[in-house]
Amino acid sequence: MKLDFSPVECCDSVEIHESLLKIVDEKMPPEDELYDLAELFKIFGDSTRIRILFVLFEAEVCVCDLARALNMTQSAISHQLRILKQSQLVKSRREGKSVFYSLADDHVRTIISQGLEHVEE
Amino acid sequence: MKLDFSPVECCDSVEIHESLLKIVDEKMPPEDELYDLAELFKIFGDSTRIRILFVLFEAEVCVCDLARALNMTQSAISHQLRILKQSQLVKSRREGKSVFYSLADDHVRTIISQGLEHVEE
DNA sequence: TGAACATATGAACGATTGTTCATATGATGA
DNA sequence: TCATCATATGAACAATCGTTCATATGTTCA
Repeated sequence: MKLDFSPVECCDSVEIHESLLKIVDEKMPPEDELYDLAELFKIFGDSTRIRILFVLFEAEVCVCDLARALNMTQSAISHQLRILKQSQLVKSRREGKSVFYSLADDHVRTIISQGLEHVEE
Repeated sequence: MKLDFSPVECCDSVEIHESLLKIVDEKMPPEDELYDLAELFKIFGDSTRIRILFVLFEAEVCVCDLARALNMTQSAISHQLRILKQSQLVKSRREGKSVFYSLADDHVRTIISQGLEHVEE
C-alpha cells in the first residue's frame, strides 16, 4: 500500500480530489462498521447458509431435519449454524436431544429479499 | 454427502420431515437463483468493495481518484472494479485517459443500507 | 450406569479470495 | 511516432473458507 501524494496530481484535477476526500471523511461509515457490514454480507455469500435461512423463514427446525431437507451432512449444517448463530442471525433452543433453530429477527428476511429482487430482474 | 434414509427416522417425527420437504420444494428458490443470490452477497462481503460503493453512492469517480481516496493501489482497485462491473453493480465510462465509474442502479444502495441497519443496532 | 441418539467441534483438505508485482493495453499530446 | 499517463490484467502468494472425518459433548431411556 504505497502512496505518493506528489505535487503533480494524476487526473490533474486537484479540486475533485479534495471534494472526494471530503466525501470519504463525511459520508463513509467508520472503519469498524464497514468491517461488520462486510462480515454480515459474507455470511449471506454462501448458498448453504442461504438455503438454511430460507428453510428457517418458514419454520423452526432441528439440525437433523435441516440436514436431511438440504441433503447435507449433519456436521456441515452444524458448522454453518454456528456461523449463523455467532452473527446473531439465528437463535437456538434445546428440546430434549434435539436443538431447534429459528430466525433471530426479521431483518434477515428483508436483506435477502432485497437481494433476490436484484437477482431476479 | 452420504445420506441414509433408513426406515428409522432420526428426530422420530416423520410428519415434520414430510412438511419440511414440502417447504423446501415450494418455497425454496431454484438452484441457480440461490447461487446467484449467494454470488451477489459475496460481492458485498469485502470491505474494499463496500468502500468503493460508498464513494460511488456520492459521486462518479475515476480509478485513480478512487485509489487515492481509499488509500489503495490502482491495481487493487481496478481488480475490484472489474468484479463489481461483472456483477453489474457498477458501470464505467471512458473520458480521455480516465475511466469513470458509477453505480449501475439504485438497488445496491437499498441492500447496503438494509445491511447497515442490521449492523448498527 | 450404559447404550443409543442428536448435536458440536477440532484438524485437515482442497478450493477460492484479495492483494501485489510486473507488464500489457489504451489514449493523449508533443 | 514516442513518451507519458491512466487503466487493465495475468501470475503468484498468503489468507480465508466450506466440507469431511473422527470424535467429543449432551440428553434420554432402559
